[in-house]
Amino acid sequence: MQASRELCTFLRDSPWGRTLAAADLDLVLSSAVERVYQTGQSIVRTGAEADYWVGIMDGLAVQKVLSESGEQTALTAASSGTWFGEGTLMKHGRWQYDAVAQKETRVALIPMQVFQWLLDGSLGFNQFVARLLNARLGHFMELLAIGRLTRIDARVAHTLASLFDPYLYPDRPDLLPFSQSDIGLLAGVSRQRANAALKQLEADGLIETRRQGVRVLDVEGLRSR
DNA sequence: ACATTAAATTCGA
DNA sequence: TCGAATTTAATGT
Repeated sequence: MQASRELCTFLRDSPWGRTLAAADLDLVLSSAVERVYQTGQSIVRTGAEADYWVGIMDGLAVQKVLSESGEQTALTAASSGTWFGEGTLMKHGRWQYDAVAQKETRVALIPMQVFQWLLDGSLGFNQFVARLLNARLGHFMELLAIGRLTRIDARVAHTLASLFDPYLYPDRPDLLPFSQSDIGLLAGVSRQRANAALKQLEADGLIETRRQGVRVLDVEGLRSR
């Protein structure tokens, strides 16, 4: 099946796509699949074999883990331009989390064999993946540090700032489309407490809250909380 | 936990 | 197809 025009453009203009040799790019374009998920649908499921590398074309997905008692917590989010799954693919493993669409989300899927082929043969692709892994490592180290902050406002502030990492979220929208309960999930605090923290951060001029969204005005201000 | 308000959906013209 | 009415979801306290 031939990829749609939009999908081709997305792949060709992606930071790694533009480094590829013509033959490799052709392989990517002819093997990539585009898929649309509705709100609440899972793009990947815990325990399933990972056989695709996933890029968000449009929309938003949150990566969640479920505890045995059925409680869930969100690890991180992926918005348009974000690629994920490389770690699991390189291990030939199973997904360790669910990636759930938070709104209608369009994704590009690169088959594992093609991912592997690029990893084996393309320097540019390797450089992209190395940087991505490094950015993610930094991201999770930051999350670990955030988890140890006792002040709830600071936790929420850092969580919001982490969603603004330019490498992990290339096309970060200025309005993060998260409800207050989503932010609670991501920051590991209750919805009520997230509400109070957001009000405080807004009063300090660091963010602007909307229904269903938060606009970040001062990332550095959030980080220095 | 409850009251309020905004958004989404249904229904009647 | 428009807008009022009703339901549902997010927010504020």
